[in-house]
Amino acid sequence: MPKQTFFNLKEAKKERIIEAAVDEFAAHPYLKTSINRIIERADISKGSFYQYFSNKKDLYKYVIDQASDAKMKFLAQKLQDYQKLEFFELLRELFIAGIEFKREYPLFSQIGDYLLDGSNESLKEEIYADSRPKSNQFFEELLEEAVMKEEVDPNIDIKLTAFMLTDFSISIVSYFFENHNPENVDQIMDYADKMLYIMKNGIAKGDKNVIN
Amino acid sequence: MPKQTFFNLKEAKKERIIEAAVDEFAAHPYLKTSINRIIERADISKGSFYQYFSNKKDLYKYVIDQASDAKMKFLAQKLQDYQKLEFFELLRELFIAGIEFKREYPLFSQIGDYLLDGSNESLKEEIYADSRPKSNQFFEELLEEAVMKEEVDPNIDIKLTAFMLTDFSISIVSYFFENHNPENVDQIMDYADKMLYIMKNGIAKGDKNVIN
DNA sequence: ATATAATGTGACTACAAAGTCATGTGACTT
DNA sequence: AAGTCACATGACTTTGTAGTCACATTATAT
Repeated sequence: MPKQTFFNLKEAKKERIIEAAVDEFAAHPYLKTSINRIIERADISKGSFYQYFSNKKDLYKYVIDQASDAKMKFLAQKLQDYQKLEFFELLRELFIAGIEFKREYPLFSQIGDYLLDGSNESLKEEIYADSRPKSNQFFEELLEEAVMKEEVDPNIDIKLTAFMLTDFSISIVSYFFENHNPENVDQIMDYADKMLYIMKNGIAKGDKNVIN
Repeated sequence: MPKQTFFNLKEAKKERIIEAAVDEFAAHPYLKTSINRIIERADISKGSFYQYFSNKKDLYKYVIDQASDAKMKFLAQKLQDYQKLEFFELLRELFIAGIEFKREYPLFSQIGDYLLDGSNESLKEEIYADSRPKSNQFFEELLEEAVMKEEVDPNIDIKLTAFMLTDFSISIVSYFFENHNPENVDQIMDYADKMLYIMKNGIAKGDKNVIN
C-alpha cells in the first residue's frame, strides 16, 4: 500500500505519478523498470517518491490493483446481467469483452502481459496468488451452474476445464491481436464463434448434437 | 553462437560451463541472471568468459538451443512411429511426453518457463520467432492430415485449433505439475484422457458421437 | 506572526552489473 | 632455445540501480 502522504496529494499530482508509473511498467518488464525514470517523468524528486511508496514493489502492486479494478469494472459493465445468459453466450461475451479491454486499455493490458512473465517469480506469485485462483473459481462456478442447467456435459472435469478456460481467456486475446485487426468487429465475432464451436463440440469428426 | 575458442575447450570444461549456465538460467529469470555467478560456479575468469561468448545473450541462446534439442530428441524417441497412430492417440502421447520431459529435465523446463516470461521482449521474440510457429505448424500439419483421414471435424479452423493445441501442450504441463504428483503415472494418463475428452467432444451437453 | 507539522529535495552511499584490457602462462613449432 | 599462438586472468571502468538523509520549503494551526 502507498503511504498516507501519497493519498494526501492533489489529484492531479497523483495522476501524474500513476501515469508515469503505468507508462514505465508497460514499457519494460518489472525487473527492468526504473524508479529513476518514473520520478523523472512524473517530475518529482527521489526523496518524494520514498515518502509516497515504500519501494518499487509497493508502487507496482498499486498500479496492478488499479489495472485489475479497471478490468473488473469494464467487464461488469459489458456483462451487466450475465446471469440471464446461456453459458456459451456468456463465454462468447467474455471473450469479446477481453479483446475490447485490451484494445481500449492497451497499457494496462501490457502490464498484465509482463506480469504473466516470470520476471520475478515470488512477486508474481504474490500477485497471482489472488488473481489466477479468482479466475479459476469464477469459471468453476459458471461451469457448475451450467452443468446443473444441463447446458454443459456433466462428464467433464470441472477444475480442469476451468483451468483451460482461464488459460484461453488470456491466450485468445493475444492470438487475436497477433493475427487480426483489432478494429474489425466482425472478425472478433467470427473468431469468438469459431472458438466456441470447438469448446462446444470438440474437434472430432462426426455429427454434433449441438449446431452452433 | 559461442566463439570458436569455446568449442576448442576440453569436453569437461565445456560441460562445467554449460552446467553452471543451466543452473543459473533455471534459477533466475533472464534479467536477473549474472555472468559473475556463472563464472564463479564454472570456475573460470571473467576474461575467459568473453573469449568464449560475446555476451550473456550469446550464452543464453546457446543454452536454449541445447534445451530444445534435448526436448526434440526426447519427443522423437517417445513417438518413434507416430505416423501410424490415430490423431487423438498421438495427441495423448504428446501430452504425456510433455509431462515426462519436464519431470526428467526439470532445469531445461524451468529455463523454458522463464523464456515464456516477458523478461526481455525482443529477446523472447528472437527466440520464439522460431519455436512457436514451429509448434503451430506441426499441429497444423497433423490437423490437416487428420481431417483428410476423417478423424477430425472438417469444419474447424485449422490455424486457430493449432494455436489452441500449442497452448494446451504448454499449459497442460503446468496445470499437471501444479495439481498432481508428477511421479504418479496413472494420474498422468487420467489427466491426458480428460483433456482429450474435451478436445474431442467439447463441453456442451448432449450425446456425443465419439465415446472416449 | 510564530510555531509546528507536512511535504519536497537531490547529492550521496552502497552495490552489482557488463564488458575491457594489459599482462601472464603454457604448449607446440621451428 | 626462441618464438608464436591460443587461452587465462582479475583488476578496472563505466553504468545503472535502490534507497537514505540532512536540509529546504510550504502549508496549517495557534
